[in-house]
Amino acid sequence: MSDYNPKEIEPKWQRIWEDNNFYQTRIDPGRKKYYVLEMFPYPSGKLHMGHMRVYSIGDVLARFFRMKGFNVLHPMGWDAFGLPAENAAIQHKVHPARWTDENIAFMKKQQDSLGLSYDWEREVTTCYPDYYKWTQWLFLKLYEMGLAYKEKAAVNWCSQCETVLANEQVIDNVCWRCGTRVSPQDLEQWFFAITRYADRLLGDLDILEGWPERVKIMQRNWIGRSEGAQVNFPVKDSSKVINVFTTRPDTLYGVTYMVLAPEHPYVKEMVEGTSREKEVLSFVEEMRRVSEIDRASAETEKLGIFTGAYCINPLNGEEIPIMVGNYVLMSYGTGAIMAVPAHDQRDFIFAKKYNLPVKLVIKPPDQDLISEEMIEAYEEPGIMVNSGPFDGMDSRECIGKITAYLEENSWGRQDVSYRLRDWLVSRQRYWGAPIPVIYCDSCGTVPVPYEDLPVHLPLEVEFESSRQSSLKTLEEFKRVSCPQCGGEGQRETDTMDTFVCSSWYFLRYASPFSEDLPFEREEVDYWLPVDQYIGGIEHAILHLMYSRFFTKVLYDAGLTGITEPFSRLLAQGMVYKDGAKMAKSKGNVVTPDEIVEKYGADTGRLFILFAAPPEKDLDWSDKGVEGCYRFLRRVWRLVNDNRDLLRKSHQESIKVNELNSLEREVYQMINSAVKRVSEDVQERFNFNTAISAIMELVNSLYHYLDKVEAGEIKENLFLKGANNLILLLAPFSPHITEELWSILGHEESVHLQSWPGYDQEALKAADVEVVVQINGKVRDKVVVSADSSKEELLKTAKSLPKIQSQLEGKEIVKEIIVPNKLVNLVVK
RNA sequence: GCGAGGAUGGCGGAAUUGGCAGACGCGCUAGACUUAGGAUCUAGUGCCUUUUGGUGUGGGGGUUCGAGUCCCCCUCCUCGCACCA
Repeated sequence: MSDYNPKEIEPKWQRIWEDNNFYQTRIDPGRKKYYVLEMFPYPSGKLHMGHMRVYSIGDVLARFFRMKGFNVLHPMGWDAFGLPAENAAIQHKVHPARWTDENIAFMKKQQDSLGLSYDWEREVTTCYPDYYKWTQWLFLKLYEMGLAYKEKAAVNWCSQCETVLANEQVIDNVCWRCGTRVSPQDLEQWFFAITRYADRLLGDLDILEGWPERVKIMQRNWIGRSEGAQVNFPVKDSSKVINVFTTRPDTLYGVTYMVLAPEHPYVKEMVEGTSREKEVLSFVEEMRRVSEIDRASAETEKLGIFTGAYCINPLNGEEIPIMVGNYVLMSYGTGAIMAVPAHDQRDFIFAKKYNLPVKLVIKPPDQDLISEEMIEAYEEPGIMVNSGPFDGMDSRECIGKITAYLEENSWGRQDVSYRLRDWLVSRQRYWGAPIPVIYCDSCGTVPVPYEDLPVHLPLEVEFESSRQSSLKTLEEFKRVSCPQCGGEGQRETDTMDTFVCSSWYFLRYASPFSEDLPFEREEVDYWLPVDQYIGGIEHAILHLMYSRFFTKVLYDAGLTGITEPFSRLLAQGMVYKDGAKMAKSKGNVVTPDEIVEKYGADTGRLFILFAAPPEKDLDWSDKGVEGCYRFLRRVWRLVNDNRDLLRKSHQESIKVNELNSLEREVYQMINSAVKRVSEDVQERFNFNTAISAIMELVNSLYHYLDKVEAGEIKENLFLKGANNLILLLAPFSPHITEELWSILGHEESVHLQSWPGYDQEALKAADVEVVVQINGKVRDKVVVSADSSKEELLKTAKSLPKIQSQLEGKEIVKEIIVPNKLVNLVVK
């Protein structure tokens, strides 16, 4: 008999699958569809274990649901624009396009060596004109809908990457990609108006039942919706009115000063020509040098300065000083706040520092507070004091009452504010999809007409001297005639954030050949939404929120009928080794290539799926891999060493009542394995326990062969066991199962077989072991026939010698009998 | 500080409805086969104890005939958020 040799059989079957277009997918309205998708990779060069893990999970689902009779869409592609390609160009003098293409070719080969069942016909590559044409088309669509706009704003600049970044792409004040600290710059940039979708992005999280709670919470936090009121404070001796947003209208009588953000336009106007002008403006300049994200940090010391101006509290007519402070941000709310030091800790700290008054307007229900003696703000609800007509009322009630009071007097109105900012999408980089816009001296900003797309990214560019985008200096790219007046125009030289490209690729997979539109409505209607999306938690906000936004925009544009792209989301855990994330610097890297080379893809996949549930972090263990290899060899021998026997037997129909107890045990195991694997894969995604059930089946079959007399083997039973074993293992380890299936004489691929069913009756054992407890402690066990009555059980239990001796001299006060499980006697 | 998740043998992890804690795998121990084995097979393996038995799911309390599972308090770990008015 030949040994298990994955190096030989794996490439063999991969070729056969490919030659026969095995995984090609077509719309079939007669069948239920299942769209399983793994986040497409950036073609960085080589696959790592994180990739192997996410693809293994996706491939199990794809293969499982295919066998279950679903029409499965399982595509793959490349998130191919991005900075690393450009950096490689500068460092190694290789064109980003070539670098990217070579990486794709290499990684695709690696993916194929893992036996992944992709429909490669649908492959998308975001840096190819036939894809980015449609990214540009979608940009124009957003522009047309008023959702894309250009604006000067203080934005995050990464000096290392030489480009601006969206807020989501700045983590703890540093660039998410290179770790450089970002700095603020006032630049004119393109934005997508994602804030207009804030409420829908927030509200629809509730219908995403298949999403992990933590991802939804992260998105909720990011959107940061707060309810409150806008209040107008007239400036004394001026026609100006300062508008503030507050979530605590109940504290309005406690306002003792106002704070404007340094960028607030009133600051300059109010101090102009006054004695305080110089001092205030130099303070403002100083504050603006610090990035907004730095300023927004709780650790930053609160700094401020008095403008010299006052405004009037509309509720009680009090005059209150107007300050400028670093802790107020222009981009949130109205860029101005009312300060209530008695009831807001930030205001309290600031007030103490600058000797501003503290005025108590809410007192705790059970004690009195004195403003002058407070050492921190009282932020809890309580009883209103010093608040005119509202005195004595519950502060919680007054939130609504005072808001209504404001509205009655036109002093303000109810309002909602978000933490979410618009998505900054322009990048000062070369390797991205050009923004399809032309600037014309007479017509202004003119979108490139749809029929002129794509705006080709020129490939003939230099990467020698600077890291600056080569588009900026490329005259033949920049110079263009205006599509409206025909006069001289200039192309936009910024490209789009790569997250724009990845915000709609899952739609293109459904309709990859569409030539008139980014995708055909009919095809998208059939395939979408994605039934199961799988990827890393690092995209909890970034990619996943952008994609949700795009999906809603496209719905509004009438291009799709779905409002959410991903019905279910699996955030897979990371791969660790020796307690640390795999990293070159730590020297603990194991690559998919090594594993395939040494053990084969089937072993690697099996280990990755067996070692931990998919959403948990996985500890790499070389010994564990060995164990899986050992298991597959065990499977191999089980089938191969008995191939003659198995091939001889042509039918597996089994008469259950003719089985002896040893055979019945095997039969029960065969059926329970099918049940457990089916449920673990389909309902719980617990591949680790599914695999352990398969291992138990193998152990049971070996046990049977060991116990049964030679020549007494019940052939149809053993055949059923072997067949089911191969079928159950097929989604996990597709090559070995294909080989064994063919060894058993089957002509059609194992991956085209139906998923096995099970005999519900067979799950019940003829005999069950019942535990006998006294006072909840196990004292004995007894085997009885299944479904024995309570009376019989009790009688049997009491008759056991061990139990009888324990019962001696005791009185039974209670008898608990759980059929097929236990008897518990409570004694005194 | 707020929010979410978690803590089970030497290790990775099971226990789906409150009903035998530790499935499955790794490791380890003993044995078989063998020139040899880091191949394979068999048996064992939570801890303490001499069998008997006792004890055991981060710690403390509670509910229950019965708790890893439910309730209360505490400790620690991981992740996310945190000057957002």
